Amino acid sequence: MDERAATVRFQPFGGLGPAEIADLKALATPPRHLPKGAIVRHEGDPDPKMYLLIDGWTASSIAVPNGNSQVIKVHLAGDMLGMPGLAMEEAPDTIRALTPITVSMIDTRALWRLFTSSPRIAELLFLISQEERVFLMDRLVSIAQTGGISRVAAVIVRLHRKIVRVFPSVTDSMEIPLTQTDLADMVGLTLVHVNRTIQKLRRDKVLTWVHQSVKILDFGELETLAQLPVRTLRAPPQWKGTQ
Amino acid sequence: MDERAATVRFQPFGGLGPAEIADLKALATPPRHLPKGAIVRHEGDPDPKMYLLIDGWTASSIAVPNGNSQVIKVHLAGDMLGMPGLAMEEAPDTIRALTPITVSMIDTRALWRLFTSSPRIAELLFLISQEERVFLMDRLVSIAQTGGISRVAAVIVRLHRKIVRVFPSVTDSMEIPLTQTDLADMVGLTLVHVNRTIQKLRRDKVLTWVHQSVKILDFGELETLAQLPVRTLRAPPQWKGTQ
DNA sequence: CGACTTCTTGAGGAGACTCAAGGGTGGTGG
DNA sequence: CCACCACCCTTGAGTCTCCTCAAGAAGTCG
Repeated sequence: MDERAATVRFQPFGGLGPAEIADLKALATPPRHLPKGAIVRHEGDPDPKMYLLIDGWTASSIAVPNGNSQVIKVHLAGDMLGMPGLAMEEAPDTIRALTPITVSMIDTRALWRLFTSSPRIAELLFLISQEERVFLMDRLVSIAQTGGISRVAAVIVRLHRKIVRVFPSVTDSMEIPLTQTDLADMVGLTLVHVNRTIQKLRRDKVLTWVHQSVKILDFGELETLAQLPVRTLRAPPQWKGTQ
Repeated sequence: MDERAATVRFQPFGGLGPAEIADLKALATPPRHLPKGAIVRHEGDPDPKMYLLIDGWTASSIAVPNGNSQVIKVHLAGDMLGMPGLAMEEAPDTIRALTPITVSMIDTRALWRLFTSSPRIAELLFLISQEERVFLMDRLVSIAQTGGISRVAAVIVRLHRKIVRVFPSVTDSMEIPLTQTDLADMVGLTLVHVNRTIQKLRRDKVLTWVHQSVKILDFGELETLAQLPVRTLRAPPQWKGTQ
């Protein structure tokens, strides 16, 4: 699991060679295991680090003064956590384990050295960051410009695409370790309203959602509701044909 | 203007040396002048490039199938435009001139070479990208978790901070080349509702807003309404003390 | 001067929120 | 083994924010 998961995040851009993978793994601390509900690092913590999620699910979120909380993103095995915090003195978001997880920390100082020793990894991290920016832009659009049903549908569609990328055997059913409270914090609605929204999706035979098991019944309708734009990733020029 | 503006964007992280600035400018095409309302590049255009905004204001936005439009970000002199698109086959956003502007394009192929020749610039671009991710995260929180007044207040506060960074002489009055329609597209409300929100801010003596000239009357109240988190930027370790 | 864009105001309606309460499930301790 | 607690899901009722439709006023450019 360890080996495969760590490389998944890079595959959209064509993958790394063995040398680069070795370089990257050399920076990572030994994997730690944390239980469900554990806080990897808390919003406001000084000198934030970057992490590699080796197994399990995490969520990163930002607390709002009024008591609310916004989930920024849900992470799966192979994702890099906490990158945005590298530009800040204090961690901007809280990272919480949604399931039991395995993570390793990446030494910041060594990461910077890597920009000199492995420009190819630097390019990759740069590109991943741009991809994440587009992801955030699309979430902004979804939340600012569409109603409750579309927002919830968009979350399901994106999670499904992401899960399929990591676990290709998944088809229409998936386990999602999110409570309705989490979902509400993802889409910017209240728990009560999210509950009613899900029930509408059930009534309309778009999906079933029991406990934490989601089954998509009507893919077409779900994608129509989600209103997500089509995005095609691009590799850096010099890689064209080398992979 | 040209010289100063191009370096502004880098200053939060300590600034570049003359050699790095020369490297970066060598990549840029000769500056082009475009009139107000011009489209620098359109959403969906293939092979998106990066641009350096030398003078004027631009806005990047994403169209929604239902006819709406979401403004992702407003740019000032010294900003880099279109970076997120580098990871995509097609441009994710439309970049439009809010005023007459001066821009130059940055050659993508040369940019990648720079990752090998000038790792320090690569680090800087990487860090700027992380900063932008945090910026987007904070916007997501504002729009998903706060009401109309707070969202509008947050836009004003952020614009003011940004303008002060570029034009330190600005105090409480500033020229903002945004229509109420633009503002509505930034905060995810309708034009009508934004209008009523601004009028409430006027009634409460928080600010005045005539034509495109904004004057902040009550900074404290505006910042309270905006509910923006405090963020402190951080420079990469090896720069500590070198600048 | 006319056409267009921008701002403003009114009235009615829908989506989302708040407050409130009840039921199911799993874990913990007596 | 059962009682209790914590967490999660569900439902009801009333309210308010924000939207839609509509139209008029004011400013701007050719």
